[in-house]
Amino acid sequence: MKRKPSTEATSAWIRLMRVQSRVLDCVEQDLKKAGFPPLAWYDALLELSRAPSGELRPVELERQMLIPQYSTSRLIDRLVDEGLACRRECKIDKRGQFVEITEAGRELQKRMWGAYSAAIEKYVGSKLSDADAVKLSGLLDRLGCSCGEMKLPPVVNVNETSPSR
Amino acid sequence: MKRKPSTEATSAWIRLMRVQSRVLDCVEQDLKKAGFPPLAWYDALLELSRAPSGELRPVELERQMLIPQYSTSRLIDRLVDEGLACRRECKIDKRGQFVEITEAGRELQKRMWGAYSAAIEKYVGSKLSDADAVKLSGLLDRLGCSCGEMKLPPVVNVNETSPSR
DNA sequence: GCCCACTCGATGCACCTGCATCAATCTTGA
DNA sequence: TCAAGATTGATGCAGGTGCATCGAGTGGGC
Repeated sequence: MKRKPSTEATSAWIRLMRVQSRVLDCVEQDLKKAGFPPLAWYDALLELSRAPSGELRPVELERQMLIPQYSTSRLIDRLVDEGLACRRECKIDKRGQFVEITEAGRELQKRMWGAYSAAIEKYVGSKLSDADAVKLSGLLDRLGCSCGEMKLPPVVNVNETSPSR
Repeated sequence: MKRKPSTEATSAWIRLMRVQSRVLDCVEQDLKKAGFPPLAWYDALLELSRAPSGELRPVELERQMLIPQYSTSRLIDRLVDEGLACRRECKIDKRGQFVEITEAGRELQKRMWGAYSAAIEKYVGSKLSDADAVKLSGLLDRLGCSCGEMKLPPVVNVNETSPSR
């Protein structure tokens, strides 16, 4: 136990940290420059828009997005403040509620996807062949799985209009 | 222009985001559980300890760590508050200053490396063969370079005691 | 039916970040 | 030599995040 990491592993670690923060930064900047809210909003709107009848329990959203409970709670606050979603009471479980996406929310999600997808292409797609992208995904998956539990959608499962981080 | 990203690229993007946040989280948690401060402190202490006579201009530190100026400024505040570094005046340029690591700082850096390297091994090293780690580094480098400017140390250049993200 | 343990979601607090801006100082160029 | 502009580092403000905790509500065992 407590073996030291190889130079190769350490180097991969460093790159993983630097590259993702770099790339994420670039994408977020592009979105911001286009006048859009942060990516987290997109992710939430996407999950909601995908849900049957456009509504989810906060708990569900939390599990989909892999973010902590309080974070979900406040994200919903902001979406509601901006009229992108609304809270609806949950008759079956009075502790809970439903969050429903509004028309404005659906519309924003679609508009954001335009800028978002362009950014992905610019910062990822154009740098890597499809084959290399698959290799990269595969290697990353090996890291992700079982550090805690990690549920990633299978590589295939990303439809025309929508990734969610 | 504005080509849409392929499914493969999008999928790689998603994994890059999820996996690094997962892995970073795990590593930070391990450090915290061992009673250590955040990784950013380690990175700063490492840069300082590597510098000739253990001191750097804040501007240098900022460039090494690739973080914004105000962020450096406040990080230094915290290090100084904890007695891990101290500010020294800069005779040649009175606007500036030098930040010098203290003995306590050097010592903490070394102790942190114990926990840090163990975490890297646990969450990265043990999941990937060295060959795969190299492949991963290579693919990541292709993304990193030229999204803005990006200076990554070459794969080899990581010494016995020290990665810096 | 009742109690206890659990789940759901909100919130106060501390801290951290990004942004804009400031004052001090240095450099340049006429 | 001196004014204009650039560079260095700090800071007020707004917002985001983690942590602990809370109150409301649910459900299982007795």
